[in-house]
Formats: sequence, C-alpha cells, structure tokens
Amino acid sequence: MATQTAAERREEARQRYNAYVATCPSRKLLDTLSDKWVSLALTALAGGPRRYSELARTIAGVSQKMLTQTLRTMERDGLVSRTVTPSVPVRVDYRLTPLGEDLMPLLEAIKRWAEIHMEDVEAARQAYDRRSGHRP
Amino acid sequence: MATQTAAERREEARQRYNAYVATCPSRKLLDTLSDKWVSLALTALAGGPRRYSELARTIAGVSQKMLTQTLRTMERDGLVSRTVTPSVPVRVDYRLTPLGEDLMPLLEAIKRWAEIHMEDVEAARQAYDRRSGHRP
DNA sequence: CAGCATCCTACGCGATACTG
DNA sequence: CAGTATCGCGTAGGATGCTG
Repeated sequence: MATQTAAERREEARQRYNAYVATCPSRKLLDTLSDKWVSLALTALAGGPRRYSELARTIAGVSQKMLTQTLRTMERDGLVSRTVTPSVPVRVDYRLTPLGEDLMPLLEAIKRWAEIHMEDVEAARQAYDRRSGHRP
Repeated sequence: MATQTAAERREEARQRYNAYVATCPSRKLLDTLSDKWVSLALTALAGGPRRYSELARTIAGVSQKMLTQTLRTMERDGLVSRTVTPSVPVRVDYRLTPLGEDLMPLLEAIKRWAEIHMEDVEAARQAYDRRSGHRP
C-alpha cells in the first residue's frame, strides 16, 4: 500500500490546484487564453465567420485534432458558435459570439503590450544569457 | 528510413510553430503569461518584494521546482530582479522590475474581464454539457 | 534557507486511419 | 468536408535527496 502514497499525494496536489482554479476566474481565463491555439482562432475569426477548412488553412501549423479540440472548447465556453449547413458535402461555419467578440479588445491589449515591450524582454534575455553563459 | 519520416514531419511542424512564435511578440507574451505560475508570482510580488520562502507559502500549491523555474524565467525575461543577501542562512528577495510592474495593469485587465464574464462562460459550459450530455 | 540534480510518471498532442 | 477513434512519443512537472 506504500505505492498508494505517491498517487495520493498527486491527487492531493492536483486537487489543491483544481480547487484554486475552480474559485479563481482569472486563472480560468488565463488557462483558456493560454491555450496555444485559442488566441489564434479568435484572431482568425475576428474578421468574420470562417469555415473549418478556412481556419485550418489560416492557422497553418495546427493539427486537425487540435483545431477541432480548440473549437469545441471555445464553443463550449460560449466564445464561438458553430453552424452546420447540411449540404453535400457538409459545410460548417464558425463565428464569434458576442462574448467572443467582447474578448477581442483584451486580446488586442495583450498584443499591444507585447509589441511595445517584448523587445525589452528580448534584450533582458540576451543580457541574462550572456551573464550566466560563461560558467556552465 | 521510413522511421525518419515521422520524426522529420515532427521537426517540420515544430519548426513551423517555432518560426511563428519567434516572429510573433504576442504569442511569446501569451506563452509567458499562460505559464501556470507566472501570473500568480506576479500578483504575489505586486505588493512589494518577497523572499523565496514567502512566495512559496503565498502561492500555496506550487512545487519548489516550479517556483524556482518560474522565478528564473521571469528573471531572465526582466520581469523580476533577484537579490541575494549573503547572510547565514542566505536570504533571497525577489521584486518586480519596472517592466514587471508595467505588466500588472494588463494582468489586472485580464482579471477584470474574467470577473465580469466568467460566469457567462460557466453558464455556456453548463448549457453545452446539458445539450450534448444525453447522447454519449 | 534557497536551490540544483535525478528520476519517473501522466498527459498533451501529432500522426494515422476510418466515418457520414 | 468535417470530423471521431486510436496509438505512441515527448515532455512538463511532482517527488525526493543533496549542497553552500
């Protein structure tokens, strides 16, 4: 039963984190935004509704699995809506919901901060690497 | 050589993504912020300088490995500065740099959006789950 | 006290193949 | 076309034990 201890500790830690996340809206939001592809999908959809295949092409580099998964999550979160046109072959369009559109200004604020300050970050990184680089 | 193909494809995809990330400041910023603990550390440091052990206690739930790793990354990115007081035992303080402080309003904007809208997201989730719940 | 090195497991995600 | 199901690797990250 000693083997359980490790598992138990894991569970405990996970639950602590989950409990935290559950009560903290900003962490949940960050968890969402932080998802590699969510922000890209949002940006891609900002210009208007897009078909699945359009998104796949626009967000070049995303796997089909992740694209679907991302869109599903976003749909579940009420950020995008999914419309199926039962033609042959099927056509599926995604568009931002009002909630999703409401998120865009925030995303742009992030983008703006990044564009202004990321070169400072870059410089800091290089300085740091130079400093600690010579004693490995 | 057929075995290489998979690896090559992986490399290619990874490089596509990396190439993208490398050129896109906002993605880099999101990658940073999205880190589970960065935002928590920033928040913890917003109130002023903190010792390592204080941070460990404040951000309850973080492992020592992740705390150190997070602080290192943030230091490298120029968001926090690290001051060692060579007493016995050692004392290490972390504090926000101007750059780090400059990030706080953005973080607060995120928090604010979350507090306003996350209940909508929550509601959307429950509605979604109710809808798709009965046909597994 | 503040951290680094090691080990090991769970899970994210890409690749692949199959459906309506 | 727009997905779902399955497999397998890579790695993030927690646990543990050692240093100055």
